[in-house]
Amino acid sequence: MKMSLEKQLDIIKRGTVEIVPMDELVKKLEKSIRTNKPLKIKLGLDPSAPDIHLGHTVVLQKLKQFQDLGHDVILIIGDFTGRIGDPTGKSTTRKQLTEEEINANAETYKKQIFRILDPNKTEVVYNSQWLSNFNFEDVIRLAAKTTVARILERDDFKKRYQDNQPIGIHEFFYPLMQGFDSVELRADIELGGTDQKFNLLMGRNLQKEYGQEGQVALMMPILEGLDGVMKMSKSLNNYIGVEDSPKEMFGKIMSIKDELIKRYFTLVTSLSNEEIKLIEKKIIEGENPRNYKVQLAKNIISQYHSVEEADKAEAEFINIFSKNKLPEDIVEVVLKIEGDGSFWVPKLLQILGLVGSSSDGKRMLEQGGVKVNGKKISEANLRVENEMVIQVGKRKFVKIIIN
RNA sequence: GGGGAGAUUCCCGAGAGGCUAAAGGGGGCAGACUGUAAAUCUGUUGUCUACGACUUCGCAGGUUCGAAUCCUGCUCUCCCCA
Repeated sequence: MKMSLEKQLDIIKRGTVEIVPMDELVKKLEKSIRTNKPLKIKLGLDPSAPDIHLGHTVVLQKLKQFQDLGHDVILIIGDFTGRIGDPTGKSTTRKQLTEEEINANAETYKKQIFRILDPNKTEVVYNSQWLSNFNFEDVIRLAAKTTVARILERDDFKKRYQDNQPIGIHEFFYPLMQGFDSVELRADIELGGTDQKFNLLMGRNLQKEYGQEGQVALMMPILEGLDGVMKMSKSLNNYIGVEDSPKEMFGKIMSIKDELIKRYFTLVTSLSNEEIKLIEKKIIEGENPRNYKVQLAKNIISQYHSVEEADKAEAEFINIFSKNKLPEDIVEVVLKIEGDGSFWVPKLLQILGLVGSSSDGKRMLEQGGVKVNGKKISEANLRVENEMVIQVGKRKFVKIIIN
């Protein structure tokens, strides 16, 4: 099932930001076809983020395409690097993880990744397998392969250096370690986000230093999170996790900015370029972008859950937000009653977990954000009844069950 | 080793003895509106047994009727020189 060079290139190029160097990719593919040997495609994973979100899937989808083309996919769990702290994309030093944390995260990772990749065609390795055997001399020799000036070319380091932010020496080793992974695996291609460019090229350089053919660096765009500005990440809480419930996914996708619709279709769905262009055209012509967000949401939910779940999530969303009805599965909280069952509302909201503090509850009440059985209330005291539904804002509900 | 600068609320960043729970922005939350949890506008954004009280400006002490603001020591960060 070897595809022609042109077809392979077509698939590989889709959605990428940059492939360096392009001509070497072509050569590698030609050779692969000629010798009938698959290419080794490498992706490094940072085990500090325990949950995969749509941002990660951009690269994973690409990996899947390589897999479908018959190439060998190797995932490297950066368990060793994770203990050092990856400075990528952050302007502060990341904390170092313990071995237990890393192992637990890695397991979660694998489980989630195989929602996209074929587990039978994926090799998973840990970079501690070779990096932990390094002695100090090895480290020095590796470090001697680059210079401080080169390392400081990296945007993130450059910026931190200019802003008088601390940079630990150990952080300099991150690109070196990641690069050495490529040497160890003799990778042909390494994938990564555009923020990984420096690291990917470091791998290429190191491979050459060690007398190997340099890998090709393939960069995918970084997906913006729900706010449309910052990159999607768990720590910024602007992410859509692949393990989010259908309901959550639907809501979150409906809340992305209109301008992001095209980008999401391109990067996290498998719609063809033509279909996406059509959507873009329709929106410009005045069709309600909302409709396409619905389509996007259903597409994504179908991918990670099922078509039925997607329909259900849509129906529920319409019920709650368009028709102001209550969701089907409201959390029930059992409440003990003393006296006549009268509560000071701010405190009640806090007990029910609807707000973080009673002060917060007081604010909600004052701002008209509290509803009881669908009706807005403003009184500070409330006598609770069995099966009473308390709502704060548009999406937080609790049903009270009296014990 | 020497010399400078700095640490403020979720984040950035003002404040330089009482008017400071601390400007402004970001983010968050709520309300209005709508096409949706978009955009826009408005409000709000330490806690509590709540018109009052308590805790918060790196940490620990001190001066003062009164300290984020002044003093002492400590921790951490950055820059320059060696």
